Amino acid sequence: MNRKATALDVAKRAGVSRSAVSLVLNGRGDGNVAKESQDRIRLAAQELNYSPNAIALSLRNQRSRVIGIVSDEVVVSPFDGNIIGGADDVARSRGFVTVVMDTERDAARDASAIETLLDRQVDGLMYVTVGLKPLDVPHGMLRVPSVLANCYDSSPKPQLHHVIPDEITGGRDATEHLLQLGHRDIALLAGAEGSPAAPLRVEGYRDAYAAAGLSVRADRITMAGWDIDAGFHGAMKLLDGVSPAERPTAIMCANDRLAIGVALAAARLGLSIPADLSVMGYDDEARIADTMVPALTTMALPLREIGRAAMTTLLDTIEGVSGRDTAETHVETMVPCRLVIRESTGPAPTR
Amino acid sequence: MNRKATALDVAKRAGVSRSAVSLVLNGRGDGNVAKESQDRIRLAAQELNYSPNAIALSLRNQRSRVIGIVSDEVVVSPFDGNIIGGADDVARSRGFVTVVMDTERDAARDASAIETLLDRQVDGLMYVTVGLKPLDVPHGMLRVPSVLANCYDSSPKPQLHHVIPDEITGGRDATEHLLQLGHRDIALLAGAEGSPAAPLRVEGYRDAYAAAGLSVRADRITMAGWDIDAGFHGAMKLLDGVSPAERPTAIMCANDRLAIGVALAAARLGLSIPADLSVMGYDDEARIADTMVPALTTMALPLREIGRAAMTTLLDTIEGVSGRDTAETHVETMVPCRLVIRESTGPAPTR
DNA sequence: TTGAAAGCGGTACCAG
DNA sequence: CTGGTACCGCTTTCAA
Repeated sequence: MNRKATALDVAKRAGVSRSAVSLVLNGRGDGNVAKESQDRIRLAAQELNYSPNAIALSLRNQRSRVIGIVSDEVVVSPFDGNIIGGADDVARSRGFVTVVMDTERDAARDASAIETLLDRQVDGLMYVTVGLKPLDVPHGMLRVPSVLANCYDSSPKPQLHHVIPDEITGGRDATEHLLQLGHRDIALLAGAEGSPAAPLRVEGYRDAYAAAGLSVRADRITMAGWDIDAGFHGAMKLLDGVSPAERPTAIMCANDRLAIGVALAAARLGLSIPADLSVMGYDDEARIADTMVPALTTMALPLREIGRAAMTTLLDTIEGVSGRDTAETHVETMVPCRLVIRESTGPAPTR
Repeated sequence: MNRKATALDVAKRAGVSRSAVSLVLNGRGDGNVAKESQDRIRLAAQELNYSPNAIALSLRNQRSRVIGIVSDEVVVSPFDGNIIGGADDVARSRGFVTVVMDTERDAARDASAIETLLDRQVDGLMYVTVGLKPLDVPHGMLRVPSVLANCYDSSPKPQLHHVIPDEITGGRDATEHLLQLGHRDIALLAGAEGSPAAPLRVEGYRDAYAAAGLSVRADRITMAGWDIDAGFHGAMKLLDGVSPAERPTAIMCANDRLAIGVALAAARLGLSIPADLSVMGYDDEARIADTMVPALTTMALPLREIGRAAMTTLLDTIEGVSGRDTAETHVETMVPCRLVIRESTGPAPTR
C-alpha cells in the first residue's frame, strides 16, 4: 500500500524539473523539451508506473472529465439499467467516466447527491429515472451542463434538455401490428392510472384504431397496474366464462409482466397463445420477454439509445460542439420504440 | 453558474483570516478564536452558502470519505441492486458516500474503473457481482481497504474479506419447508451447470433429504438453467403425460423465473397450485415472486443484508474500529437466506 | 531549452 | 487569540 509516484518522483529520476514532466506527458514536449530529456522522462514515468493524480488535476483545471449520473432507483430496481449502460458507452468513448448515485426514490437525497457530485467537480450531470416521469429538477443541476433521461422537467418553464421514448408511436405501432394480423377486438391492459407512460400508450392505441377507421370499445381499456397479478386478473375478467365470440382476440399489455399474468390466465382457461389469443407485451424486458413461453412479442423500450442520446447531447454542450442554438431550441429528443415480433402474436382466429 | 464561495470569501466578509474560518467551521473554534469572530464567521458562511471544496479537501487530507463500488453488471442487469442499496445505507449513516461504476461484465474494464476510483482518492473499494461467483480480484483493490460482496477471491491465497449468502442452508431450509408439508417426492430444477450457487443449493437439498432419512432420486434433479422457458420445459418433462402417482408433488426451483415457467406448465396441464403441485422459488425477486399467481413461496436472498455487512466490515477496517485481528482471521461472512411463505406451497396431495 | 514560481481551495502549524 | 505560511500534486507562465 505504498504511495503512488508523483510528477516530482518522475522528474527526479529523469533528472529534470516537474514542469518538463508535465509538458512531455501532455504531448507538448516538442519544441519545449530536448528530445533526449523527453525519452528519459517517458522512461521514468513508465518505470514508476506514473499516472497523474486526478484530484490534483481537478483542483488545478477546475474540471474532472467525470459525469455524475443520479437516478431515482435504477440501480436498486430491476428496470432501465441499460439507460446508464448506453450513457456510459458514449462517455467512455469520448474520454469521460461516469459515476452513479442512486437515491432510492428519496427526493430528499437528490439534492445532497447532486451537491456531493458538484463538490467533486463533475463536468456534467444526468438524471435518470425508472419509467417515464415528470421530475422536480433539483436546483443544483442548473449549475453545470445537465440532461434528463427518461424524465422531463415538470416546471412551467423547463430548462433542461430531456430524452424520452416515443410512447405514443410505440402504442400505435404495437396496435397496428395486431390490426395487421386481422385482430379487430383488441383489449388493452393499460398500466396504472398515475403513470405518465400509460395514457400515452393508450393514446397510441386509439390513434391506430382511428387510422384504421375502427372505433374503440371503452370497456376494452383497463388501467390494470403493472404486475403479474394485475395481468392475470385483468385477463380473467376479459376471458373467463365468456364465449369465444365475445372474447377479444388479442390482449395488448402495457408491459411484459402483465403479459405473463395474461399467459397464466390463458393457460388456466385452456386457451392457446397465439392460436386462440394473441398477447403483446411492452418494454422487452431482458430475460422475461425473450424467455417466455411462447416467446413474447413486445414493443422494446430503446433504453440504450436513450442513454446514448442523452449523453451525446450532454457532452456536446460541455465540449461546445457545433452551435449552442441546437441545445437551446431543441429541448426534447424522442427516441422511437422498436417492435420485436416473437411467438405470442398470430393471425386473428376466424369465427 | 457563478463560482462557489471559498473560505477566503468567507474570511473577507467576516473580516478574519482563512485559518480562523477553517478552525471555526471545523468545530475547533473555542479556545482559538474569539466568540464574536466565531459568530461573524458562521454568519458569513451561511450567507455565502459556503461549503468546503471536496476536491481541495481530498488533496489536502489524502482521503475523500467516498467508497467506490464497482460491479460486473448490477446496474444494467435486473438483479441484486439491493446489495448496493444496503451498502449505501450504512455508508451514508457513517458519513461516507458511495459512487458506483458498472463494467458490464467486461473484465478489461475492471482494472480501469478501479484505477479511476483510486486516482480520485476513494477511501475504500467494494466489488459487487450479480449472482454468487468467484472473482479474479483486480490488482488495484489491494492498494486500499476492500471487500467483496456476493463474490469471493478465486486465487489460491485469498486476501479479501467477502460476504455471501448461505446457499447451502438456503437450499436445505427450502427443502425442509416442503418436507414438513408432507412432500416426499420433490423435484429440483437446479439452475445452470456453471454457476457456483447451483451446486450449493443442490447440496442443501440433499442435506435435507439425508436429515429426514430419505434418499434422493437422481433423476429428480435437473440442471435446467435460470429462465422461464427452462422452468417450463423442465416442468413439462416432469409432469406432462405422467400419472398422478408418478408425478413429483412439489417442484423446487433454483430461482423465481423458473417457477414462473413451472406455473405456466402446470396451468397448461390443468394442475392447480398448490392443491395438485407445490412450487417453490428462490431469490424472492421484487415484483415477481410477490405478484405471481398464486404468490410464490420462495427463499429470499438477503441482498440488503449482504450489502450492509460488507460495507460495515469495510468501514470498520478503514476507521480502525476494534481489533484488526477480526479482519485478519475472519475472511468470510455468510448471511442466511430467509424463507418467505406465500401461496404456492401447501400440503402434499394425498394419494 | 530549462527551472522557478504562482495558484487551484483547503488545513495545520507556528510565530507574534 | 490571531494571521502568515507551508504544503497536498499538478499545470502554466515567465525569466534566465
